[in-house]
Formats: sequence, C-alpha cells, structure tokens
Amino acid sequence: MNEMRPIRAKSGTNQEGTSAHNRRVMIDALRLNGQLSRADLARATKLTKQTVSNIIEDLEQDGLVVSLAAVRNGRGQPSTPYRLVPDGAFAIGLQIDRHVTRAIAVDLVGTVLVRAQANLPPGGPANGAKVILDLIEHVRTELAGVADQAEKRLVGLGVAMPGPFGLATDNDDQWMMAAWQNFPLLETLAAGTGLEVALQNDATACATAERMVGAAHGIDHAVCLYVGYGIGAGLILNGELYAGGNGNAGEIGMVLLPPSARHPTQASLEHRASLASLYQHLGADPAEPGLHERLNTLVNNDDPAVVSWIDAAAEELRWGVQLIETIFDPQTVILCSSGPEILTRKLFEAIPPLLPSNADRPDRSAPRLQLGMTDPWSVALGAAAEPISRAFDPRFSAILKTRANALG
Amino acid sequence: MNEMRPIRAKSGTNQEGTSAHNRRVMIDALRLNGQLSRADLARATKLTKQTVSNIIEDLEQDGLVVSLAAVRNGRGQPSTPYRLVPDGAFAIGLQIDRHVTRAIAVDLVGTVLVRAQANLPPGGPANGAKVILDLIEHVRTELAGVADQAEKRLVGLGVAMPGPFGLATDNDDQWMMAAWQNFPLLETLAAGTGLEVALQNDATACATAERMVGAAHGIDHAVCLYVGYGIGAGLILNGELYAGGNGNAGEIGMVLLPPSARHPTQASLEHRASLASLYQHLGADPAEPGLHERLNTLVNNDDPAVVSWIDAAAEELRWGVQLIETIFDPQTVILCSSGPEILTRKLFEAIPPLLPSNADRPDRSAPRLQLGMTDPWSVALGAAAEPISRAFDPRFSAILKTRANALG
DNA sequence: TTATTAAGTCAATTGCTTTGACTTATTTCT
DNA sequence: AGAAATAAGTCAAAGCAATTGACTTAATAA
Repeated sequence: MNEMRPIRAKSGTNQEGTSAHNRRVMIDALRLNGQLSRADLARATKLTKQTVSNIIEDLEQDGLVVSLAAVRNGRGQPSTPYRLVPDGAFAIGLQIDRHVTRAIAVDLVGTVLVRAQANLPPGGPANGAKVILDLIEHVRTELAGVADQAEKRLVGLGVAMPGPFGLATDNDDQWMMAAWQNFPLLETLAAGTGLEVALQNDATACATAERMVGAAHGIDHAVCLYVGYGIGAGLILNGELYAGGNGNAGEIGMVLLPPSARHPTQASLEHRASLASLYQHLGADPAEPGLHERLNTLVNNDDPAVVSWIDAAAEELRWGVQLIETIFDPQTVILCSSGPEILTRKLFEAIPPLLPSNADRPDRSAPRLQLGMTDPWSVALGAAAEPISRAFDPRFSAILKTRANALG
Repeated sequence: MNEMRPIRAKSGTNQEGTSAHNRRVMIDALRLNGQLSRADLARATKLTKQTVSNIIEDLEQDGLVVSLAAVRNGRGQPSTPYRLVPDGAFAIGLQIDRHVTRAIAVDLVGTVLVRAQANLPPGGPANGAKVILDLIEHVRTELAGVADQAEKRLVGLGVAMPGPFGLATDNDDQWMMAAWQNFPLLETLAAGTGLEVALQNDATACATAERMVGAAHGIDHAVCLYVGYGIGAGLILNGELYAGGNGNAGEIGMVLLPPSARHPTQASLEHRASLASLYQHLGADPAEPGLHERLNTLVNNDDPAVVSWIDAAAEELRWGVQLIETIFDPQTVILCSSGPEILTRKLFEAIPPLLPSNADRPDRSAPRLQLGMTDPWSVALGAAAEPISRAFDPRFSAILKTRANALG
C-alpha cells in the first residue's frame, strides 16, 4: 500500500525451488552415502521412484553422477547404484593470511587438484591484490591442465581470511588485515576473475572443510575450534554453516576472560591460546621466514618453552570446549589449527580431561572432542569447499525465489 | 541396496511443500507488517498476484485473514488490505517451574486470553501431573467460553520448563526437576489432552515470546538473556529458534567461570547471577510463599542486600552480554527475567556500560542490549507461542516431506 | 517350474504457480 | 470534462514437477 515503507517478508517458492531442492538432496545423499540406487534414494528422500529417476537422469546428463555396475541384493531385480562424479564441478579457494596467501582448486567431492602459495608483502591490499589475482590465475590455468571442462564447471571462488568483519577498526595490526577489510576485496576479485565470490572467516572455512571431507561430514550440529593466528569457532548448526547477523559469529577468541590467579589481567581467550600468543611466548617474529618449520622442530624436540605454552593453552582450550558445548550443544567439537600438525596433535592430547558439561550424555555417539584436519591448507580447502556447498548442498535459501516474475 | 545400513539423507519436497511454505510466508508477512494488500504481498514475496490471490482466498476461507476497507493510494485502483484474524488459531502454553505451574491460552497474534496458575507440590511428577492436567483443562474450558471454535482451532500445547534436558542427572534438586525429566511428560500430556505437545526450556520460551510479540519481532538474529531461577540464552538464529543437537543450546548459566579475585572459586555463571543466587544471597527459601512480592518490596525499598546483589550480578551479566555478542553475533540482545519487573529493570540499568565487542559496529540499527518483556508470565506466553509458530511460521522443515507416498 | 519380491519404466493425472489478456477504479494530464 | 495513465485484481489457459497405477525386468525362494 505505502510504497515508502519497506515491506518485510520472506520469499515465496515455486516448482523451480522444489526441483532445485530435490536435486540437492540427491547429491547430498550420494555424498554422504557414497553410492545409492534410485530405489535407495526414493526411500531415503521420501520421493517416488519416478521422481528420483527423472532427477537422476538429469544429473547424469549434467555429468554430476554416474551409474556403477548393477549389484544383486537378493530377491528382485538388481539395483544400479550411482555415485558422484568428482569432475562434475570445481571451485577455487583462496586463503588470505597475514604473511601468506594460498589458493587451491577442488572438485565436487573435495579432492584437492591444485595448490599454490605466495608471500604477501606487508602493506595490505595496495601491494597484495595483484599477487592474489596472479595466484588465482595460476591455479586456474593449472586446473584447466589437469581437468577437462574445468572452466565451464567452475562454480565459484571462495575466500577465507581472519575476521572479524566490518568493525570500527582500531586494530593497528602491522600486517594490516584491517586494511583488507576496507578494501573492496570481493568486488576486485569478482571483477578480476569473473567468478562468483564469497567470504568467510578462517574458522568458518575450517568448518566448511570438515563438513565436506572431514569429521563433520554428515553431522548436523558441529563446532570447529580453530587455533590459528587468532582463535575462532566455525559453526555448523542445523546442517548449515552459521555466520551470525554480520558474519562474525563464533569469534570466541574475543571472549573476555576475567582476571584469575594465573592471569592477573583481564584478557581475551586469543591472548592466551592462539598461535600469536605462542609466537609472543617464544619471542618469535610471526613474519619470520621458515617459522612454521622451526616451530615444527621445536615441538618435535619438546622445547621447554613450547611445552609450557601447550600446557597453558590447553587449559584455556579445555575451558573453550566446555564453553562451546554449553552454548551450542553440538554433537561433537573438532579441534583444528593452522599450526604444524605435531603441535595440533600435542595440543589435542593435552586438552583432556574435559570439563563437565551438558555434552556428558548417556546417549552420545560421537566423541566430545576430536582432532580435525591437521593440514595447514585446510583453511584454503574450506574456502574452496564453500562454493561447492553453496551450489550443491540442500539449504533453505536455495528453495526460495530470488527474483520476481515478469508479471507481479 | 543394503537394507541393514541406514541411509542418511534429507527429505525431498513437492508441491504441497511449496504451497505450505507460501501460505506461511503470507501469514508471516501480515504478522510483521500489520496489513498488506494482495499486490503488496506479491511484491514482497516475489510471487505473482494470481498466486497470492489464490492463497489469500484460501486463508480467508480458513478464517485466518480478513479484508479491510479499501484504501486509495494515488493513481490506480484502490487496494484492499488484509490482516490476520486473531481468532484464527489458538494455542495453550504451560510453564512448569519448581514451585508453580502456569498455563496460558493465546490466539494467532499472541494475545493472552486466559491465564491460570497452580502451586506444584514437592515430589515431582508423581504428585504434579494431575495438578498440571487439571490446570490445562481449566484453561481450555475458559478459552472455549471466550472464543468461538476455540477447540477446533487449537493447534497445540507448548511446554516450557527449566533445562537442560536428557543429561545423566546427578542433579539432586529437592524440587526434583530432574524427576520431571525422566517422567514421560510429553507422552502424558499428549495422552491427557489429545493435543500436539512440544517442549522447550524456559530461556528458549522467552525468546519465542519475544519473537512473536516482543523485541525480537521480525528480527532474524536475536538472543534473549534470561535470568530465572537459572540463567539461559534463548536463540533466534536465521529467523528460527535454535535448540542445538539435544535441545540444550544456550545454557550459558552452566558456563564455567575461572576463579577470580572477586570469586576465588571456579563456578558457573548461574551461581553468580541467577535468581537462585539472589535467594541464597538473601537467605530466602525459594519455596517461601509470597517471595515474589517480598522481593518486589525489597527492590522498591533499595534494600542493601538486593542492591549489592544487583551490582554483582550486573557485572556478571555484562560479561554474559559480551559473550553472547562475541559468539552469536546477533542483531540485538534482549534481557528477560522471571523476577519482579522492577528487579529486571534495575538489573537492566545496572549492566551498562557494555564491554567492547564485535557488536560495536558503525552500522548498528537495534540497540546492543534492550529490555524484554518483564511479565513473569512471559515464559508461559512463549510456551504458548511455540505451537503457533510451528504451525504458521515459515521454516525449512515445513517445506520438507514428512512421509513417503504410497508407491515408493 | 512357479511364485514372490524388488528395481525401474511408461503414460496419464494431479495440483500449484505462472502467463497474458482483461476488468475495474482511481489520479493526472490536456 | 474528457482522455490517458497507472495500479489492483480477476479470468482462463498453460506450464511444469511430482504423483499414480499399471507394467516390465531380473533376481531369489519354494
């Protein structure tokens, strides 16, 4: 009625939405179960055999699924299982960190096909944007070399960088992550690559990766506790990534901790348990070349400074796990880190015994805390997984109409 | 293929799901915007005028919406606005607390039509179940007296009680909330009333209420910080209530706090800022008759013990708000309490200044912290709002098929 | 050898949204 | 005053994806 006042409403849907959802459900089911026959899919999705047949036929023509040899399962006609075709789709993931940027190309099932890395010069986007675009271009070219029709089947570019996003920045980081936030990064990348671009923070990216190929595969409620330069939680709630009202949900590194006997000043969790805190503890320069390797050696040699940091950090993380369990009530918590694998593993081992929480249930199936991917590339992998997930995973928003029809 | 191994998959959808969703979207839009014409609805939902006309006609016949007088809005045919019919649906809400149980009847727009209360004898469900069923029956009869067709339009019974649910209970509460948890409450209520029954914890119920008629109305990301006998957070994420993997998300009262100078022992937030902590601070018996009124008087008279508790609790809650903002990144945090209104208000006023957090954004619209409903009946209201929401609000699960067809 | 069971297809039907033309009612322009 | 423009809303037909029920195929069990 009044065209001045904006009308708040959710979007409706139609048969296109229905069909899109059902396609996604099929793909998701194949991803989770490996291979399924049409009859299996019909039972699992509650659709009719005929509907499943129609959709599977479409998906096969689109090159997203293939049939396997028929299998006899007792009485009745043998079934023909289908599985996903890895080459059915590709995506590129980009991780922007303080000192380094990584790019990865993955396929529909999350296999990494290409990886490349470049150092980021200090000074933020002014100097870094070209490095990044070149890196993406490089990965894209390599991808075209190893996979047929890669360009045609490229569904998007996912970007992961440390959050939080969109704050009034008084964050005077010498590496100027803040500067990256003000820079029109997504627009620049979209223009420079011609791809759909989406952004997530590094903890969320880890969760995305764990969901596609890791410990959160097929789990509807999981939280990744990510120990990177900072600390964050990547949230999978109701089977979908949750980013919060402004994309900053899960920034548990910024939770303030009251002063305690051990730590007489108030501080954030991040100050006490992140890799940044480790570097400070060691008196190391985060930008030091080969730091990752040196750290690796120190951990392997049980360097006393590292050991003491692990003990202290594990105690904080133990608390963090209890916090996450209490607040999100997930089915499992997954520990991820961008540090050396051995460090992550030792940290993981130092965290138990877990504190009492509502996760102490008689009916548990998954462990309360498990070790996630320990590959430093997992953030980049998560970045690459995001466009795949957005294009193929069932989600509410995929059902809804995105634009009105010709006639109102 | 293999019938032994369960197949994990999401449910598909069909035209029924589409239609159900579109109906819900219309109702939601009318709830949020008060009144809208068919043309308005078509624009807002991105559906066609014709589709909207069909659905509105249905809804009108179902008695859920009515047309109002046509209004001229400039050039063109005048539009005919529609609004929700309060009597279009009803629900009953039940709050089970330690010492008291309350029941409420609400209509489609959340107006409270009947309220009734009864004392719960100690001893848990053995003694309490009959009291509760009688109370519900009483409310139901009263409702039938004040509203036509109430019985026919009753969509369900919502239950709210303190969580957490389903834990290995070593919780030796003399009022035996634990006993309630083991009692087949939902089954008993469903059998005794013939209604659909659903359960939520009290903080979630508060959020449900705030979402239907309060500060979270139309907000997609909001968290209710609920100060009751315990402390909890009610979560509205992506426009839907979030309950976690086991219905225990948001139990922030159970977050462990490290020992601090002020509090030399480790404890949960609940121990320091809940009404239970206030009763303890005052040396009051929570079961004392007329405690609510006495507390009201004490607060009004600025009783020193109460004032000191408010100061201490506010400090903990200030931290709690920062925690919520950091972890959930909501658009707003809403303070709710089951205590006397004046106490809630004073607590609310004592919490600022808020701690720095990612909620400190240049582009904020809603206040970081606002006061929710201060009515002690708001938990019961939220309980009653749940069936209404479940029946009429747009949600992913409402689109999906719930059972397979005749032919696989 | 025959009955039974299950996978999968075929052709027709159903049901909701969309389309495009049309009617109605009001304001604005000439 | 009359004509043109604009917007709300209806009508009847078309489009489209899932459903239905009968049918075919291929295996095991009796």
